[in-house]
Amino acid sequence: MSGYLEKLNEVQREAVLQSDGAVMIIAGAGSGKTRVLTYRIAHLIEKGIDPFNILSLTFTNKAAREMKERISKVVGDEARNLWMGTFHSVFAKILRMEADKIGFPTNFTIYDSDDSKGLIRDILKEQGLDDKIYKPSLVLNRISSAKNNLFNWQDYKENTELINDDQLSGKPKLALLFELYSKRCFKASAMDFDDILYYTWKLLQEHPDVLYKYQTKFKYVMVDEFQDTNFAQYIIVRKLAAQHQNVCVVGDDAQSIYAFRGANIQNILNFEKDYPEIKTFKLEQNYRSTKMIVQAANSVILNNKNQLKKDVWTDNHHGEKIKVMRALSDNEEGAMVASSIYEDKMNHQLHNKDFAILYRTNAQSRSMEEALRRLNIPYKVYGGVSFYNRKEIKDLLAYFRLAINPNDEEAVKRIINYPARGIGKTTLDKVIMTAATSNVSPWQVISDINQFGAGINSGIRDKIAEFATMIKSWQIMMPNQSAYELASHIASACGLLTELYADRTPEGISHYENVQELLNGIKEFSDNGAVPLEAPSAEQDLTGLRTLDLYLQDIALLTDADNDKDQDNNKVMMMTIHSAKGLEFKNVYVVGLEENLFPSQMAMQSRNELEEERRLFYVAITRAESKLTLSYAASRYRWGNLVMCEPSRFLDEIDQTCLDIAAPKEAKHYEDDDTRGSWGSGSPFGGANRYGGGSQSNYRKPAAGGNSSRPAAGSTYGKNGPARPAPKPTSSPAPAGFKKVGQAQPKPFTPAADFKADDPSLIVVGMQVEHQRFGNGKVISIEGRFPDNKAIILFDNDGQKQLLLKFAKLKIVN
DNA sequence: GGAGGCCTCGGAAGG
DNA sequence: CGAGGCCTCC
Repeated sequence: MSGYLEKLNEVQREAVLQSDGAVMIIAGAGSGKTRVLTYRIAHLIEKGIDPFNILSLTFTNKAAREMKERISKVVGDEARNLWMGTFHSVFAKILRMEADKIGFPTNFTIYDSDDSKGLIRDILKEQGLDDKIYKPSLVLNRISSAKNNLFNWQDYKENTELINDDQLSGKPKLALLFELYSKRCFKASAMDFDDILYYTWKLLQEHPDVLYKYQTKFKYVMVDEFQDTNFAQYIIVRKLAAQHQNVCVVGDDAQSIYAFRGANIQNILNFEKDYPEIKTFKLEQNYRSTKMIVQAANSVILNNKNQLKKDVWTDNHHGEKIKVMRALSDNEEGAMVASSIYEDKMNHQLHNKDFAILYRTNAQSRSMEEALRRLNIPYKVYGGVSFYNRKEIKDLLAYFRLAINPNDEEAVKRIINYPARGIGKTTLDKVIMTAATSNVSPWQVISDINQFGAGINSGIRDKIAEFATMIKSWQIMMPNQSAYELASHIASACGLLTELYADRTPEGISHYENVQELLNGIKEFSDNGAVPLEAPSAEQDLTGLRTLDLYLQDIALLTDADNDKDQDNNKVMMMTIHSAKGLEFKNVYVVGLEENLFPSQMAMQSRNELEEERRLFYVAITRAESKLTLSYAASRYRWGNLVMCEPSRFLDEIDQTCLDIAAPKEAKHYEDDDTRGSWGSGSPFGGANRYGGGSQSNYRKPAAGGNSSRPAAGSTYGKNGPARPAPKPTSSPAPAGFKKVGQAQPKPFTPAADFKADDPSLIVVGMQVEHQRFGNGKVISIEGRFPDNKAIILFDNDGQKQLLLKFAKLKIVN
């Protein structure tokens, strides 16, 4: 591993070699941050530090995994012993080991935000509170902010500022809800995501022996993406590092885009105060982008008042100017982006994966997808419904959860009557009420239903008893069966597989297949004994069984990004700017640069929020290596209404010498637009049509000062302004002229396959079509609406099939 | 207990 | 517009 120091520039090298004491690395976009972190850890290990004594915290599993891989490449197998993972996974690991000290069982459940909201809904009902005033998401936000500032429900109740705040906002019961919620979670042996942080802090705070143990263990502590930490995370890091004081944080204030969920940039400033001896390194040389792109990014971020001084520069090529494209509509914007990608691919021998389309909101992907499909350009949309968020997956996981921790109330509610077994809503309500009045968990009522009675007639009591027996039998099997054996047994025994198999619609089949996919993943886990990412642990050394409870612990903190099974990665990448953070692409399109969209309408309330949007734009720009294109539309559909848009202020903020605005092709569109004066009133982009203007008057300032101050996320906003005019153009908003460009393109771009599917939207009833597997057939009927429409097709050999058009890959024969 | 109609509301997203 | 929660009706 020698020689790696030569791969670093001077500042990078200094940052790597400064292994002791408090270190802060401010890493500009594309400045080789990961390389520095990797070599820094490698350097520690080379110096003789035991990997078991190094803790490295990240925000995503993906980041942790990649870092660990890269370190392995430098230091080899030793990297396995690093404590490296997300805050939540590392802390959950510690909490399970020390669970008894805070009164939880080792097998506590981790509630996801759906579980949390479900519980809040129940509590609201029980308290007879209006869920329009106490919106579950708002209540949860409030509780979450409190915990992220290390307030438990008692602290909350005693804090006059918080209580007054709630009184004034007409929600005096929030403190009570916090209390009930916390107690219910505890009774269910469940923690939500914020509890993982809160209880870790509490554990370290109230148990000096435990604190001492981990302080001694973690001789070196590192935190990536430090600008994204919240108060609780910051305090825990400081506590853990208090003994050795070797703490290194890496971040970039210019890329802080998660303040809306509690991240606190102030942590960077506090850090300098807390560690007066701190050594700060600024990585300012950008290795990623052209001079043009770096210059543009710098000019944008200059508009922010709150930032650390930084001078990002690059030795890279000058590069081309940043192209700005204007479209009349969102559909046209998609078409322009798609054909621009098409041309670049042809002219510069680029691959699909060299392109990324970045947007502010997920909803913007639709027009892009349609346009790319039209040109047969393969793409992949990141985000959307995660695998683990699918109903059928959550249902099965709920059964697993119950087998591990039957007190898990949310899991009980989810599946006690799914598949149907005659235990209805009324019965469930009675069970939950009885549990509440007897101060036990619903499971305790269920498992002893004959004693509790709960006003339930004996027929249904038998059914409940049967359910309880089933769960108990799994508990007994748990330690003696592999995760896969037990999981597949449960999937059959609970009736879920039968239920799903019975549904032969395309959706039903995909539900069934998803469950099978989950079981496959569990098989893999059982067979390979996948090593937990975050830390070396006792279990992995046991040659014994990989049981289901271990599996569930492993996946409780995983997300969709960690379950990407798609092997074909040569596709145009489409994602929100948030999820693009940390990634880089040769050619980047940032679309939808319009006021009220980007910057978001909801961010216009305060300078802080606007500055966060601007940082988001900065992140978007700095994803590009060689070519950047920005686009906006003059109108777009939003929630079913056509709204007029004006160009984003961000376009004005970029150093205009970097921009290439008036492409000849667009000139025509400008003319077109001028002829459509009827769309707007007066000026082409008159403010009259801006959606959601109006009433922002009840924006409430966050409470001032103290740890208790929270981001404005918890504030109430007015509903949308006055009813918005929805001027419908008489014809399709996409000018016909442009469509021709798209249609004139040949369609040769399905890579290396003889079989070329046609655009599914072209398929109509009566057509002869060809399917790769089923052969020739005739379209009998089409139902549903694009893109979720299904066709019934009578195949010559295989008979009648119902196919979802977007998946079916049909070729039109005539 | 399930299907279907009504109402509401909408942002970005890590664990 | 469309997803999700809730209510009603069978």
